[in-house]
Amino acid sequence: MLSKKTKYAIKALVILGKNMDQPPMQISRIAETERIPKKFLEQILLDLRNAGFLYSKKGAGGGYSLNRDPKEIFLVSIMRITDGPIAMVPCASLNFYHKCDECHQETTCGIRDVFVDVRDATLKILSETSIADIISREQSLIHP
Amino acid sequence: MLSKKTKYAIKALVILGKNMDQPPMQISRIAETERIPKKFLEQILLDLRNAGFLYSKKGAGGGYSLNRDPKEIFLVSIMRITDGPIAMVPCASLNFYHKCDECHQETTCGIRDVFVDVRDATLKILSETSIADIISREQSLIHP
DNA sequence: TTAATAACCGACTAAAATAGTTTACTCTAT
DNA sequence: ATAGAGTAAACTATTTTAGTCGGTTATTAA
Repeated sequence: MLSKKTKYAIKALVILGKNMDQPPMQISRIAETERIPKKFLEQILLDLRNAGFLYSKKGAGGGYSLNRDPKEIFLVSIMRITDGPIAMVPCASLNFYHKCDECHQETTCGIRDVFVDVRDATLKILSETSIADIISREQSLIHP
Repeated sequence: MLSKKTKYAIKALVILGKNMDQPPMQISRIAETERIPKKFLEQILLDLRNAGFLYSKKGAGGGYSLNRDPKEIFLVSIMRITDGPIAMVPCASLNFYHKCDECHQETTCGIRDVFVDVRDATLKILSETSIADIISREQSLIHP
């Protein structure tokens, strides 16, 4: 399951993606708009900022804005920051690999073999879908 | 992430799939072979039995065996018993649908839209892969 | 230069999910 | 009868998730 953290992250990035040419937006405003607990959102935005996705400015008139083109922010990158691995088993993870506790013979494990395929299928979609795509999908759903 | 429960379930079914023409195998034997805590495995096998995948027999000489062809037991069915939904968001689940807490406009949600695609890609693999496939994949990995 | 605004940061807490364990019971073969 | 083996519910411990709390630092405007 996708964590709330990840959902909140995507929602915040979508809002900021729609705010590209305006002055930075405050955490409190994003939190109100999407009904996200403010202090929790602070943590999340900070993680995204430290990962280089967001620009932030302190003080009056400060806030957050995207640090790059929404077309270049892909779901896979966000999820790796907020949830960690994409694969459903650690031994099939590209960026967060580690051995499964239970596993004795990793190289000949049929479960791993299948879940490498699942990972690849998931990864294909998540690494092709950007914040800009989410925004345009929502437009298409509103005006079919 | 795949739960240990699901991994144990698959491993147990694989063992029983290799034991098709022999007398039923005891929980304790499966537990020892795969180093699964016995009492935990009991719960899991019971769930699989109640779902119709296993035949069980009590008393001396009793144990478990598969109730159907390993070619007809698919990962998707096992996972739905042990872990529940396949989709990463409840609103995209076919068998365990419910609304996301956070979501206000489900029909126009871009996140849902993407994760329906992810679900379909995952589902395709998991509903095509059987216990027999896992066994033959392991054979191929051992003898390339 | 002080007050207000808003992000930054670390530590703490509550609730839920996961991974078991305990205890007792039921059925079956010998 | 009794020993072997599955059935069942309830309980417990650990880990993860989803927050909260209290304060600090940087920036702007009065």
